[in-house]
Amino acid sequence: MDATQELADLLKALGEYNRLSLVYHLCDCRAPQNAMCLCDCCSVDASVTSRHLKVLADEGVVEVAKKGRERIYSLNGKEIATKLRQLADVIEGKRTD
Amino acid sequence: MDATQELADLLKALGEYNRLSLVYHLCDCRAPQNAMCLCDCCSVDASVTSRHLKVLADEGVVEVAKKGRERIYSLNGKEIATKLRQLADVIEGKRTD
DNA sequence: GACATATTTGCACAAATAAACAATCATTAG
DNA sequence: CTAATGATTGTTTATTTGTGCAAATATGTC
Repeated sequence: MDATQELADLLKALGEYNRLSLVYHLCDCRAPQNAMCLCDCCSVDASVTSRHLKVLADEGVVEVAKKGRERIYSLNGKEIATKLRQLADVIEGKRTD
Repeated sequence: MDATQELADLLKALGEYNRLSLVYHLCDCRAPQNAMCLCDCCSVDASVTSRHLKVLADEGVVEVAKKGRERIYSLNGKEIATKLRQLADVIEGKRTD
């Protein structure tokens, strides 16, 4: 897939209130969290949170690990931060790519 | 409005293929462009480009200047880059805010 | 004024999206 | 095995979004 499309998809995944809240929550906790814990930070149904987490996982924003019946989500911080900084550099004219 | 919501809106504005292409195009040109020129980088109707540019303008990604019957769009590079880097820092755990 | 050019707006429509709720699957506890 | 818990999936509904085309607006040129 097109690199522009891939980046657009990542930004779109982050560009929704509840999903961005989930990301922030994972930042605050500074530790992986299970889905139900993350659920608390959004005032939506657990099923909705589950789907939002799936979107984030599909875009590589978070990673999932199975632990018994729980799913532990952790932030893919370094990778996402790098992509955001690359975009920032391009937008600011520091890069040509 | 909520700061999280504002950032989500910005990311959403950038998170669409044609809009991100417009931003890239403005980076490449390294100079303000009128709408018709920008139009060429997207294979969509001029009216569609016009609407996309409006979304970007509403989010402060681009600024508009009237010049005769043309509208000259310029990238708000520094400001957007800063916001992206701040998010990158939060995601990477370098900031608490 | 008449006409051309640049851009936006109104309208219609299909596709995507977010949400709730019920039902289901998976795993652990008793 | 049965019940309870964590999480996902199916379904439906309402809303938003991206798009094209025609019409309208704004400005410049002859």
